[in-house]
Amino acid sequence: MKVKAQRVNAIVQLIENNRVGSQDELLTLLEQLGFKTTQATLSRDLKALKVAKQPDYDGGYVYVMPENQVPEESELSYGDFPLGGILSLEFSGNLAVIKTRPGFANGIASVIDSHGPYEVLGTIAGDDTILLITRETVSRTGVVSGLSLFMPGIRDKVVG
Amino acid sequence: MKVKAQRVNAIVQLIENNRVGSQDELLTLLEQLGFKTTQATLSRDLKALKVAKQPDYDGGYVYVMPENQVPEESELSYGDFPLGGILSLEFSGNLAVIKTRPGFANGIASVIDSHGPYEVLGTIAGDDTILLITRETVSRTGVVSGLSLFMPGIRDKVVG
DNA sequence: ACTTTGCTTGTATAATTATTCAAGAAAAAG
DNA sequence: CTTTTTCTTGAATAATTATACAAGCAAAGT
Repeated sequence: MKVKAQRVNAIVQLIENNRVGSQDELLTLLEQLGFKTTQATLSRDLKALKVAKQPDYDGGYVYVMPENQVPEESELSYGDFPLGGILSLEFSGNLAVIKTRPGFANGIASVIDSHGPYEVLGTIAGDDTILLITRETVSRTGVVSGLSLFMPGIRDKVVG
Repeated sequence: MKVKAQRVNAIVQLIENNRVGSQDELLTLLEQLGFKTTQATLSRDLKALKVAKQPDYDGGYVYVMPENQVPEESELSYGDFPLGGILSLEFSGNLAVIKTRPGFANGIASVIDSHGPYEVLGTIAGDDTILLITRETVSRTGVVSGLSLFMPGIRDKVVG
């Protein structure tokens, strides 16, 4: 019976590509792909896959694959944009701290400055840290969206 | 109320050092440390801390801290810590400013970075000033406590 | 003083997730 | 082929976790 294998495969894809926040949500997504099952089975599948449920930065929850728990070095892309230099993005109040690889902070900060996204008032860069002052009226998801316009993949760097 | 800050600190320690598998379990551990609270509060604390619940190898579940930790060179001994370079530590909102003697800022900031205390999101250093961005959920005394773990005497530098 | 505002918390409950139980299906053994 | 064992699953339920609500409290303003 390879139904299970296919379903498990689909679950992995769905969790990696969408922001799945509950098992019922996952259940619906699977139905749209033609898998019909129950929440009980999903609970078992998720346990077998070691998928963790983590609080999201926007106030909800997300299921995350175990290897996504640790920022993956393998996906460093030094192509268009030196996103590989970015290790994490974390918020505190109306500030955001971007951790970079040593020496990257100034370069990345100047890229942000040159694009001047509305949500960002300004940046200050050290050697491996960028401090980002956000506009008072914008949300955190708004800031991330603004950055992602020219920093594709930045969402994956958001911590917590 | 610094009860919350202390409790949150304790939660972090407990989760990092023990194999906590449920909120009730955590509740018991906290009671043994003298904290009396309820499951509801723990749920909120864990959400704020972005602690994830992950299936464990042994068939159970564990709570895990978000993995934004720096590799552990934290065992380095800074026995002769250049505390003399520090002139003052002062808070403003969720920021702290450390004034140092000229030229000391970068060195001291990198020491803080290498220890990566939980309470501190990141630092940016100039020549004689370090800006320290603190985590939203921690108190000022919590920050000072976190720093004093490897910067004995820092308390004496706190202004106000 | 008195409000007001915002934060923290507990109770009770809702929502979600895990597991028990039984049953059906496939593989393995006889 | 028949029996036995192992897997997988759904339904029901247990267990766990999240949240609505209200109360308590402190800081800040009037």
